[in-house]
Amino acid sequence: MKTLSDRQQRILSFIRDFLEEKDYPPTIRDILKACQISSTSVVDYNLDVLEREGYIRRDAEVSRGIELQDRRRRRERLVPVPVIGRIAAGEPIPVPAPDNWSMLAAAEVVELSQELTRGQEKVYALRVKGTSLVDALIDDGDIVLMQYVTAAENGELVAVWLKAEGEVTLKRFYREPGRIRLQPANSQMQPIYAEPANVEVQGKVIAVVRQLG
Amino acid sequence: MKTLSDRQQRILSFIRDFLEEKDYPPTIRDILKACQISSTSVVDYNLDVLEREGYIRRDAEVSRGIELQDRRRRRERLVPVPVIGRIAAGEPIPVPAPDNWSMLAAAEVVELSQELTRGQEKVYALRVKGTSLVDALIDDGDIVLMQYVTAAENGELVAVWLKAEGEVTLKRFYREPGRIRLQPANSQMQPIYAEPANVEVQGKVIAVVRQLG
DNA sequence: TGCGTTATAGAACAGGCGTTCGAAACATGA
DNA sequence: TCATGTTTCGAACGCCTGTTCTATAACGCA
Repeated sequence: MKTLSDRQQRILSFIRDFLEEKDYPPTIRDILKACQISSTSVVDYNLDVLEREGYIRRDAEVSRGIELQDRRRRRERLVPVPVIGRIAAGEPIPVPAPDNWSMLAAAEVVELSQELTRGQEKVYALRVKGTSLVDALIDDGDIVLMQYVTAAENGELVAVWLKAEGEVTLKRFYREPGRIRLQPANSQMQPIYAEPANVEVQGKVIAVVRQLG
Repeated sequence: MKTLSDRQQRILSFIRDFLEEKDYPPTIRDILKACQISSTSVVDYNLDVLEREGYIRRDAEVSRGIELQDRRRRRERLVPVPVIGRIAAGEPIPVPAPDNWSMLAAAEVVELSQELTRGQEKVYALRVKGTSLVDALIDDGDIVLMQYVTAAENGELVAVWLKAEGEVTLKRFYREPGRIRLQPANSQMQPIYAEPANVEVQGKVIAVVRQLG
């Protein structure tokens, strides 16, 4: 990647500013005026250089057919995550049905990088209420990122739906002979034992986010 | 906000898909072909409706002058945060100089919503090494979001630079008569006492992010 | 039935816009 | 100094593109 000329850098940053303001790319003549160039062919020439050097991508014969490469890369790393409610001991989670996943209406949406969600699909978020998870280093008010799964490995922190009781809690999951042990992360609380038929896994915790004052 | 007609919804989602793929808006005739409309005036008509209803914004007499409103809102809520290194007891943090903030080259960048960073400027991130912060509910491997500040309130979790020792640690900050107490979050560790002249605050923790296996 | 509103359609206009070509200025290096 | 490649310039071509005008239904409402 060669070093850009002064004029090329000005063009590049103008395109960036233009996109920031308008959300669509400038025309060649927009660039011409902004960078005080006297001919469209000069702009065309320098845009070709910028494309050859990998800074932009051009679509031939298309008005405003300019795309910033780093902008595209950044956009592709982002995932919108719906925050769909709160969780606390004894309160049900309104877990979305897995079918209408894309169109769910969440009051809050957090955009996170794919590094955080590990590129997983079916990710949602819950706000934790109470200190029942302090031993899992999860505090009151934390946001837990959940992935929708229906099966869990031993020791994983999962949201489980207890059918008979009609409630959902966040516990560590252990499959034992003839029963399932749901271990609270808080050591002062007792484990819950449940029959396998009564337990429905609704998701596992894949990340924790906390904001401090 | 009235309910959109079938055709208007198709137009809206086509614009969205087009932007997703190309990163610049479609022309009226692009929409015409994609939505099987037989006249440009019909597209124009429906775009006007979409603008009146607040879904898009149009720039008059400008090719591809269409902007999705939610796209703009989303973009403005995002902030790129550089992950600039690791922190552990006895290791220095490479805190960036506050002057060349915008142009720093970080190995890793996390994009976060402004809700997370609280819209603050000068935010960076550190990866935590070791369990010295377990009592602050911060685990080994967690990412702490830091805001660059040079002064701290009592009790805040801050990164401090000990000039004489030439090292940086993450501790709770307490100003005491004639000295500063740096309290480890881990209760098994002893506090450090330092002279005020020897202490330089380099940032405070504003959020914690953890990924689980 | 008549009337205003909404939605669709076709066509044409005028300026927008990317492209191309010839020429010249400029820098680089043998 | 000459040759070569880079960069700039002005102008013109021709398709692209938003706009506008007129016409035609479809629909609700009185």
